[in-house]
Amino acid sequence: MSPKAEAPARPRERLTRNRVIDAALLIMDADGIEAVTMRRVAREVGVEAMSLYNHVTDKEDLLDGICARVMADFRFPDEEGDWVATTRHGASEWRRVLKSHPNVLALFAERNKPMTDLDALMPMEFALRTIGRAGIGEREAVQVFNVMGGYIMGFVMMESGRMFGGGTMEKDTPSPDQMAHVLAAGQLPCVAAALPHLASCDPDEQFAFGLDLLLAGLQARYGLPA
Amino acid sequence: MSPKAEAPARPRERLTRNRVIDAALLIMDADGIEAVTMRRVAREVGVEAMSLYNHVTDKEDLLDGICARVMADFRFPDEEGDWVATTRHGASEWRRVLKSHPNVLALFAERNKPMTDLDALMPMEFALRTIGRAGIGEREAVQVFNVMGGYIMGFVMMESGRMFGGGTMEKDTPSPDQMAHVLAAGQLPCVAAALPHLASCDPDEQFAFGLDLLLAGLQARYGLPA
DNA sequence: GGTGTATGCTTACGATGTACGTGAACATAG
DNA sequence: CTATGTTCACGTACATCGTAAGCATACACC
Repeated sequence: MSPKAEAPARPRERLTRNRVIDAALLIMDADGIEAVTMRRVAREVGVEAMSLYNHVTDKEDLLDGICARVMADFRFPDEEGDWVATTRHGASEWRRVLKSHPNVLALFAERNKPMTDLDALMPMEFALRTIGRAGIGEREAVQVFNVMGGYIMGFVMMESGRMFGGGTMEKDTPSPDQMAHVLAAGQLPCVAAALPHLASCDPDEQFAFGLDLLLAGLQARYGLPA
Repeated sequence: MSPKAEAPARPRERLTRNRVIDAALLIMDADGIEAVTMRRVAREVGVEAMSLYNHVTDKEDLLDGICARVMADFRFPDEEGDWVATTRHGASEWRRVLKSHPNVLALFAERNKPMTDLDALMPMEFALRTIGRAGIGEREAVQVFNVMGGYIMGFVMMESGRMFGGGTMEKDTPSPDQMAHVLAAGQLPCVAAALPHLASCDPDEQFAFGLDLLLAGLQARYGLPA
């Protein structure tokens, strides 16, 4: 029974950068971005805080790892059909990835450096390739990429952040603080009229609506798909 | 010379919620979001940290105040012309506001509650009113609002955050770390081809490009302006 | 004058990121 | 086999963060 006699083989399995980042992502999804603490992550992987620094240089590095990790979740649609269909699938997939880790958008927003990880850039490669299949030149392809990417990220930000009411307007929270008071003052009639629709509109439908607007515009400008 | 004998009248002018928030916004614009510290804000307004709590309940409240303050910077365009022109001006103005405080987007992203301040909601009121002028019904107006708002916020996020390279590709930083290495590996040919355009494209032009796509789609769907 | 209400200051506490030093497990050379 | 160098986890320590609590000061109104 002496703990030294029989070597416990590998009492705890070796820590890994991936294990650290996975734990951090799990914490962020569950308890928000401010819950991602070196001590908390360490506890989650069964280790002391300082041990994490053997696998990440910084907390900054850890957060970068989370970003790359999320981008790696992107599942590439097949590229069989026309570019419009592929674009639609790619856009939906990007939205799915962002929505499945709702707090990662804040990370993206506060991180002012571009991604360098291969996994993180492959969705961009996919997008540019698909846009190129529409017969759009390299320079315009960049424009289209920024426009579509911006639309997707912004839309998810609005739908998950609920900056302008709507998400929090469940019936158990009929008047979030001063909002109702401001509305009752008679100003903001359009906002007041829009509130019930904010709560009831189907996000999927809205997303497709705007996406179709952009795609229709592109098709009109660059010709119909083959 | 006794400091008590001659009352210095008003040696420091009274602190105000607005003064606190203004200072915080200034710090955030200058040194980033993580530099906004209670102690730092206090020092900037010439006061000790705890004195701020007479004017804001939390740091949370302070950040909310920054958000509202930024929204209040919105300068409403005149609503003389047709709704398309008004929409274009409103969108550009919103982008201007967001770009003039580049770090506020991260604040918006990590704040999961809707705005309740009257000043913060007036741009939304303006947008909904303008959309309504196009003859779009209340329900669809909400969709259009979300689509346009998402596009604007997402576009600014991509152009100021530079998530996908481009901004940081100035000539003094030709290869940000591993990026060049990854590209040289031969994968990501489309990204490699796009990089020079990322750096050279005019953001204003790109923004108008996507905005026109959306507006053209709306006009096609809802009829031409009066 | 006295008195109450704002408002600012000081001290203090727990949590955070991380610099630094120690020690155990393992690989390889002699 | 021992000796030695590398890797990795641990523990301690410190500056800085948000903020709770108590005290001090100044002004409004009687």
